[in-house]
Amino acid sequence: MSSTPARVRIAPSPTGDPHVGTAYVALFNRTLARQTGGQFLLRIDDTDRSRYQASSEQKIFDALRWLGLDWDEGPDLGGPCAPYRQSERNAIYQQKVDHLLESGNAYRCFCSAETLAEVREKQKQDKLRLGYPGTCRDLDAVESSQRAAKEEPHVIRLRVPVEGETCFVDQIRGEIRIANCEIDDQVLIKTDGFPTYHLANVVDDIEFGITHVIRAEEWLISTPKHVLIYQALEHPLPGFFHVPLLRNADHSKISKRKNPVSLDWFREQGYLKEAILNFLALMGWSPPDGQEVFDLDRFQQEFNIEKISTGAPVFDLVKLDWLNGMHIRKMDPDQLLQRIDEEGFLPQGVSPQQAAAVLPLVVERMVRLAEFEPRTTWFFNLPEPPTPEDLVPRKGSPEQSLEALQATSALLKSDLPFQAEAVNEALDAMLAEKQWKKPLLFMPLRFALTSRSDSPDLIEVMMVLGRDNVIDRIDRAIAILECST
RNA sequence: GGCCCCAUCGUCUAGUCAGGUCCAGGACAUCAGGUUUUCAUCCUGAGAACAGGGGUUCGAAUCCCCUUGGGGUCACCA
Repeated sequence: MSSTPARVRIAPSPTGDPHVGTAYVALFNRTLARQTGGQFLLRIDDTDRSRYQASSEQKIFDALRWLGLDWDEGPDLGGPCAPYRQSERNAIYQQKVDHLLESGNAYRCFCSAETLAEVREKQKQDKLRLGYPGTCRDLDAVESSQRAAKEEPHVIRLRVPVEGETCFVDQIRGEIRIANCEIDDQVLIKTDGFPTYHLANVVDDIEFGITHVIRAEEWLISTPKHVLIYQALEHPLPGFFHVPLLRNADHSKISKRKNPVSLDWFREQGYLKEAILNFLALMGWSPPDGQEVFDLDRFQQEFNIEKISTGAPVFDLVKLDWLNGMHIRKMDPDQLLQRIDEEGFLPQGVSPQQAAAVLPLVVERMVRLAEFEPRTTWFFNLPEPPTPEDLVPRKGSPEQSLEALQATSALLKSDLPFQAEAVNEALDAMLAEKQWKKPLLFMPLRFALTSRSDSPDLIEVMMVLGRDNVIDRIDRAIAILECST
């Protein structure tokens, strides 16, 4: 495990709902920072003004904090490198790009976006390599300055060497080499004066003292451009770690068309943050001891960034469901109840005290917190009455169900103590005496009490409902059967 | 299409860097049993993979090459 403090960052773009991929990358970044006693920074990458959504930034903060992936420096927290919003750092990019212009590592390009689009079309038709044709690359310096002074619209491009190759080491994949002729003269500053990701990202990583760049694999191919910018700025390279991209079932890059990707969605469904983090950690990494259910603390102890696998993990909700159930059952009852409350899954008008009574009966059955309400409505409200068909089990008959329910009703109306053990024994005795099979009594009883085909243990259901309710519901079922025969 | 990355059960993966202990281990899912008043939990068991072909080697899932397949990327988006 690395012992030098890592300064790492994530740089989400405020263009929509908080993305599960952001949490995935944040998890690895933050964990490395915590392991090494370094810092985890949050930088808002809002240089694309056309896709910018004002509400998005706060949603990203909220989602990440909800997951427990808190940061040490960021737009809302401030820090020694403020500001942490790229749109507020334009002066710095300008200054750096002037430097690049002077050193000849960058040049102005006056080609219009339309012209370039046409060129690209032509290249596509002729099956040529797609890329900038280099029109303005060798423009006279004086002319270039004059045209810029006259405010002629232009972008600033990186001057990529024509020959040679650029290489770097990805700490997960090994050495990557790419011929420079394959690298386009990347736009550094757009016509609107804002930097592109490539420039802003490198300048900020240098300014922020970032030591490890941990990001998604989709950036791997543009890393040589970044390397060239680092070199032009005469700054040593950080460590690069490209983690695999989360995938749809068809193995394409995860997308909202084919998968739920909004962290808000997972929260609304009642997924626990513990389960989400656990699941994400398992995408590309596996615990040395094989124990797959774990929390953030243990992940921090065991995780090794260099052991992330290179394969492409399919995002499979089925396993998340299993993990969610495991974490629900691992949590202590008070904590779970509090969580259900906090996350807004307590049914309308129900107090935590009331919920505490039924919770133990349904924990073993809950996969997502949102199931709490449907699984417990029978307790908080009188359910819709069961149908006569509901009350007759497959191998039973209306007469048998009626007799069983009537006998149970009578038993409960007697002076029998209304306690789990006593009721259980009395029902067993009744079953034995009448020589009835258990399901013939319990299935009608289940529907009488809960109006569902699946429910918790019926003795427990009765105890929690109370004698009067139980008798009322059984009698209601008796009436239904009597009417139908 | 060019370039780059990747390749073990349906899915997540261990094993690959330091070749033999792997006729490949675990987990989810599936199926079959057990416990049981239903569902679930829990327990037991089963089926299920080294993409293909060449090398190197006494020996290859592990190293090399080719093929195939998948993905990413080729924006004045990130």
